Amino acid sequence: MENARGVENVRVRRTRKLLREALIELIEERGFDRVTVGEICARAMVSRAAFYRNHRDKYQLVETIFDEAVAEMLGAIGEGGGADGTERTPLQRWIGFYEHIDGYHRFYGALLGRNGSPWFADRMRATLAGMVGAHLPPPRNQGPGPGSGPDFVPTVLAALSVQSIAWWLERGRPCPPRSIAVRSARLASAVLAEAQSWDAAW
Amino acid sequence: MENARGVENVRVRRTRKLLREALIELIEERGFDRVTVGEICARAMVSRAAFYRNHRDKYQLVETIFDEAVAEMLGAIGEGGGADGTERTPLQRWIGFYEHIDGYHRFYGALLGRNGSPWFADRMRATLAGMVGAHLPPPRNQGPGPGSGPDFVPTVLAALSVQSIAWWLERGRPCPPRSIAVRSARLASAVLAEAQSWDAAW
Amino acid sequence: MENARGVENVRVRRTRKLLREALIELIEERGFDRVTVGEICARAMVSRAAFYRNHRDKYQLVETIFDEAVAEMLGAIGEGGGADGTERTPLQRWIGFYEHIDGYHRFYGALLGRNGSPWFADRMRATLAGMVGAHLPPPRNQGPGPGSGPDFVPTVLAALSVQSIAWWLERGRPCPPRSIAVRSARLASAVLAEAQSWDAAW
Amino acid sequence: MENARGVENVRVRRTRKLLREALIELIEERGFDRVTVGEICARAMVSRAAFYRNHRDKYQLVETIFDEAVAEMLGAIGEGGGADGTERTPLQRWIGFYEHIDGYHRFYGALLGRNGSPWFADRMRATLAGMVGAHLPPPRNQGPGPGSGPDFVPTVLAALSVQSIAWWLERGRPCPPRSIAVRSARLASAVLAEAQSWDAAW
DNA sequence: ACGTAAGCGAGACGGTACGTCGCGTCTTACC
DNA sequence: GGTAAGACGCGACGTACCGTCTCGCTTACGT
Repeated sequence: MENARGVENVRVRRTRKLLREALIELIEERGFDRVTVGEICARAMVSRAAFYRNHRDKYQLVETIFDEAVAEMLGAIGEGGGADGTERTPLQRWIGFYEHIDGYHRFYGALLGRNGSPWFADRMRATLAGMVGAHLPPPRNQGPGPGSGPDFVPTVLAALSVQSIAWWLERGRPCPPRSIAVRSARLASAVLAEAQSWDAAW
Repeated sequence: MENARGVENVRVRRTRKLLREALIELIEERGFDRVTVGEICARAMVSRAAFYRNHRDKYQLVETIFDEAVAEMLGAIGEGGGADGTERTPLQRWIGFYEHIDGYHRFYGALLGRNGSPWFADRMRATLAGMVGAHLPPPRNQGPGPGSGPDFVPTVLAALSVQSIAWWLERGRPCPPRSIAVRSARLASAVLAEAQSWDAAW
Repeated sequence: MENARGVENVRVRRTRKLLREALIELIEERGFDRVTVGEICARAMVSRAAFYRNHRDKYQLVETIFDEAVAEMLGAIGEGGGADGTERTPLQRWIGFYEHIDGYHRFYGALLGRNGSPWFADRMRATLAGMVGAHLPPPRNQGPGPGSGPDFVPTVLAALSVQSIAWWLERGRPCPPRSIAVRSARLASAVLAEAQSWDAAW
Repeated sequence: MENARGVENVRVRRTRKLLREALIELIEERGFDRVTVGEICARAMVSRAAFYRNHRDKYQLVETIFDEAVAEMLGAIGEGGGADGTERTPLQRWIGFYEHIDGYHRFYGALLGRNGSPWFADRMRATLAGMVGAHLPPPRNQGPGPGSGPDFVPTVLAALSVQSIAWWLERGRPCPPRSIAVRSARLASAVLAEAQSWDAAW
């Protein structure tokens, strides 16, 4: 699969590329759940054996694509700061995030849209919750009490974000990414503010 | 299927009851996706043929249970007002809703929890969005403009609610339904207020 | 099923009659093997339960019809002699037999024809072999030797007869029963004569 | 299914062989009609899917075996003449035919015997009638008249032969194939002579 | 003539077998 | 020596009939 210099074989890369594209096309046409491995291979003009050589199953293929996309996005957003050394504001992050979605809109649209897979939405929610949680100040009331637990808010925020994205993509991106990013960020802020008022109160 | 008096046969009711219970048990144990029709029947001590006589497949069985539960809840919440004729406040509705979830916590927990089916969460989100949308004042900006469309907010609110419920059930209902209901209602209000400020501004 | 006088209920008789007719119609249309009990009942406008109250299965229904027809034929042919006390000649028997077939031609045609049931042909062959055997002089060589056994000739003759009948019915009875009867009788005689010449020789 | 050189895969051949043998064993034990595809596979230690990959159903499997056996026999009998260029006599053909039956006696015995399938007997009858008809001089009376039609005699002869074979196999081949072949040939000749005397007379 | 037991229609039930589909693995003939 | 073609084992699917079983209804019989 890799040669001595860590560079993957040309054919392997071609196979993977074909499979990815075939998968996305098919999801757009018939929905993730109704796509079979056989169909993907037929579309990609690749043998089934080749598919299984490269991926465990269609879920793992999707995850691979997703993970790489996320990694690329995190690099672009610049987790540790902007290129000029200044921290990015949360809103900048939101916008960067939606621009990433925009760039991969066929992929996300296929998987989150009407024909998408709730399973992937779940996966994405979990990823986002992790990212949101890492950027949140730890809630003050960690004790028992009536607190909602430390992960309630991130979880809910992730759901809110994913749903916003799904809504946006399902309607063919009716406004620029910047626009929907602002909207989402505001809703998220509202939720966050409300939640932090509890911490203060209790 | 029904008698002249509209009363279903005893055997039919027994079969359906056994199948429902078996399904819920199995989802709790192994997750919806990993449950097969054959297992449901074995657990319910009912033949596979009997299953297919009563339900198209396991999805339709779940939907049936869900639809009946929702109908029951709507009756209980009293869509049109309380028994004393007074309108119920939104908060009362939220609480009624969470009490319903509490009553069916095994069912919802099984389907929304870690072992649940994202497919069902999707279904539930759609149902909630419909209910939320019906109770929302129509947004003022129907024109083209940069508006988010009339269903953006209900969709997002539904996602927020479902995620709250999932979170609550997954952790074994760490607080009384009333408590989580209040919390969810506040988050929802915050979102709503923010969204309506857009209408005012734009 | 029967009352004190051994007379069956009117409804029972009606049910049976309807079922018989429905069965024959259906065999003609689609062949015995492809007819289901449910279809018979639908055609007869009789409930499945009623069918099973009267017959074990479709095979037993056919056998009943056949057995009654055979009994009637045997009575008509007059196994013990003609009405005038004189023995019937074998040829007269053959003719009587084919006239019986002619009378029930829809039934036999349906069951022996292209759409018929090989199973029934088998049954009929066995019945005929028994009848033929009873009228045959016992072969002389019963000892071991190279003899063909006492039932070889009856078996073969029965097969020959059944096939003649099947041929005749399948082509819509292209000649009067008397005519085909003579032909069959001659072939049978030829076979018989040849077989008896063995007995003489060995 | 086939290679470029028309050679089937080893596994395919193994699977088919196992299935054939399992089928014949099971027919001998329990009769064709009472054998299920599942049992055949269990006995052959082959998956049900593999069965259906190779054969439409159990009927088609039997037909395949039969057709190949017949083809082999026709090759062996030498339809066009003996190896030395001389025409084979009809009796030689009969003997060759019964020797073929003898060679496959397990197969034919299972399918024609008491536990056999009348359906197969029918199939065999049809095949034989075709072969007999091809070797028969066309009857002289083709006109309307009371003629029996050109296929009456072949049909009847085929029935006679099949029944002879069935009788012979059912009793465990009580005499050598040559012996029963002679007997059958004589009966057939008698029938043929009688039938041709009609042509002469009419 | 009329009450009643029987036969009836409707249809669910447990079962068995079917033929299909898709998975992920494994083999083989070719290039 | 690696790859595509494709068979294989496995397991679930949804369907079709089977023969059995309630369950009310209704109807012909026999007193």
